[in-house]
Amino acid sequence: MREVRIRDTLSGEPRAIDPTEEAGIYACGPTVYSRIHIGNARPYVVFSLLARFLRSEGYRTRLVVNVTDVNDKIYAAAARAGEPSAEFAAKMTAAYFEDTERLGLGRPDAEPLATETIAGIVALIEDLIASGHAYESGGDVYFRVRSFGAYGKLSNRRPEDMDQGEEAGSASLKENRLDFALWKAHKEGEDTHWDSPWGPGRPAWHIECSVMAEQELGASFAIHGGGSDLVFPHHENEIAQSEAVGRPFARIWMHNGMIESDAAKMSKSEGNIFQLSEALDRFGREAVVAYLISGHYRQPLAFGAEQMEQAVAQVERLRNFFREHPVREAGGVSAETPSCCSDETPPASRIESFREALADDFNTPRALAEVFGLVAEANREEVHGAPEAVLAMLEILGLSSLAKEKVHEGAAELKSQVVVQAHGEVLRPEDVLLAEREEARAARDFERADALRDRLAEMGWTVRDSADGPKLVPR
RNA sequence: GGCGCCUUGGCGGAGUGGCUACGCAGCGGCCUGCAAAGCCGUUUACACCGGUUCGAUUCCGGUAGGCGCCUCCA
Repeated sequence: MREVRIRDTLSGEPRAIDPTEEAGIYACGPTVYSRIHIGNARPYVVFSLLARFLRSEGYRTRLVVNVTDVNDKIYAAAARAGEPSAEFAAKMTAAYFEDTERLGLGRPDAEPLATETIAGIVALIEDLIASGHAYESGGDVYFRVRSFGAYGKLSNRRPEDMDQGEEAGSASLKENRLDFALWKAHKEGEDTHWDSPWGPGRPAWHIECSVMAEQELGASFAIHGGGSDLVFPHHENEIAQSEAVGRPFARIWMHNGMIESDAAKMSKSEGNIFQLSEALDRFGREAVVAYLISGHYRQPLAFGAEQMEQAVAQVERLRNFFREHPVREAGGVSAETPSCCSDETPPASRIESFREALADDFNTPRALAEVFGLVAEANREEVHGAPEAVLAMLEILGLSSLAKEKVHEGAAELKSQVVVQAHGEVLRPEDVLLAEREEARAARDFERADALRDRLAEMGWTVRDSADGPKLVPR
């Protein structure tokens, strides 16, 4: 187990994850008012892989990613769709599960819903009111920002410095314009609501995370994460809600940068979004994952057709490597070092550098460079244990499927369509064509051989001639 | 206006006080019947101006430009 350091937003410094305690990670998930885009997928991938890495290092790890399924935007979107909001939210939650499932990184250990946390939310608000940090006003409940001296510590801003512009609405129920809502009274047209000590209503935005994090991970936990756009006000307010009543909160704050499209943050309001499901359809899960880890998690990452094509090519290079260098030993996440090799061998030192890069503020591009470094080395000349080592590294990055030949989409169909019997053997049509091409090549009838290769290409196969004979590779 | 981040070769993107990141693309070559894959080579990368230093892309100061948050947002 090595020391894993993460840059903490609050202190601005790298902080080691305490190996003696459970590494509880709470990452803010989506508000489900539409299907998620690539930008929303970044934290999902980053925190899933971080959890995977920590486990492989021997940390006791628990990853929690919430779903916020009650919110103003959900009411609005449901109304537009002409559906009850609860039904709409459930549908969008299912779509979110489905989309992220396709990333092939498994599920978080817990995925709590805001709507199933109402009791805890009400209890926390009651505590806040009892301790003077919150107040009821016209059925709403607000957090009294001035009662919490540390307010602003995460986003490094002082309440008095904050924009003094006037509120949009005239009749505010707040004591102070900086105060934020914990509970909102039921309004006309909001069809999902709960009873509370302050009348019917529903939780405001930030409170659910304070409660879900504590319910799932306890009062103090290792890492609280999310997109950098959540630093203020979301995470700042979470700190206020939890710490005002003396509940210690996250020890490390970890924020990922934004995906940028056309040099601007990808966001639903900008309209420059690219849906995750579409990216998965078009480029495949490996390319999407490879793309998302191609930059350091804290930096913004450019998105575009060219970037995705690069990721596709990158992933194809890894597939080609495994085609030429099949894995012999069973590898796995826990494979520290392939048993075959001493510490000084290239595979072992690559794995070491790879893990060191991830331990150093989860530097995935540096880790990826180690993978490609070993691939290039082993492509040059046979390196004992290289395929196993590459696989072990890719396992941690969620890309181990690259070691297996991708299932050719047309193959199953073709197979069922035509089965050719030859010498009692069952041959696939493409195998027959390939054999015919070999005959043509032997007869130096290259025109015919090339025609057969074209035919195979139409069927979705690339032919690769090698010293061991021709190979069929799915395109 | 406040707070923070960034500016690296055609593109994406790491990193370092003096040593090839890595990937993609281009060009030339090897291999090949031709391809594909792979390999080798290749286009003197660090926004600009000062300073510190034996030496700065890498530290300090400034200039210009870009981005994020300050309102919903991963």
